[in-house]
Amino acid sequence: MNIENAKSQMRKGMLEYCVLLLLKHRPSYASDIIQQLKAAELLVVEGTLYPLLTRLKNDGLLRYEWQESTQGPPRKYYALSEEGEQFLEGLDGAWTELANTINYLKNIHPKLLETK
Amino acid sequence: MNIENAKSQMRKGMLEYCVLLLLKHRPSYASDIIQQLKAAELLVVEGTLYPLLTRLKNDGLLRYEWQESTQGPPRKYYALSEEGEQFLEGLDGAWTELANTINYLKNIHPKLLETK
DNA sequence: ACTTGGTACTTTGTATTGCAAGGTACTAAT
DNA sequence: ATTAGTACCTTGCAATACAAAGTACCAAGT
Repeated sequence: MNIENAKSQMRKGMLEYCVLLLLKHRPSYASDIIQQLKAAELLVVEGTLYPLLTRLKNDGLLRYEWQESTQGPPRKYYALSEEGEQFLEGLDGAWTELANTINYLKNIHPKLLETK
Repeated sequence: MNIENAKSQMRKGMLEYCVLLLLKHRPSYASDIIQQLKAAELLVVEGTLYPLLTRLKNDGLLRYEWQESTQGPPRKYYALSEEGEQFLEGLDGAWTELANTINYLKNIHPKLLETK
């Protein structure tokens, strides 16, 4: 068991949330998203992101349009659909709940910890 | 796509962290853990928890001992091992990082949101 | 024209893990 | 003996992160 695997597991599900947050901010294409997430210290690879984007699109949460690039092949710019915005609000709620739960669990035993 | 599935995905990996947090607080047996997590608004079922506990034990992060119960069959009380405590510290770091990332992503576009 | 390098999108196979459902076993009360 | 309550365990399935390999477009150099 290593900590890297645990981190990877933690990212599961969060990635979807993070990508939607980014796209709410600004429509982007895959490689761009990867760069932005890296800037936020969240490492994602292509093999993870492309299937995720396709899934979100098939679920009606995203739409995309091709745009020419001045250098290189055209890019698929993804953006949130109406439904995607609503879904994101649901995820905001889920995130808040989860964060509250963890903070609660972290703080039920402060005295025991301070002795360390 | 429904929000329940998304929530479930968010819990992935977090569960491991939550269980270790609980066990650091106090050694517990499975049904007890489920009750405590329910109190923290995190719903977990047996089919999820038992394999998780077994895995953590096999990885050397937990140990357990049987204890008689005044009512019903004996209980398997799990507690953190030395290694488990170290691992938990690693998870604390991972959680903090992840929470920072999400908060960062949530706050890169406050102006756009306020117009809603 | 052809090759090379850069960028971008896609697919396949594998491992992990949450969960529903069903099963086993011990205890105590009827 | 039977039933109810508690506790532990296993099997099969679905979702998904990731590594790795593949496809395609474009521009610059030869």
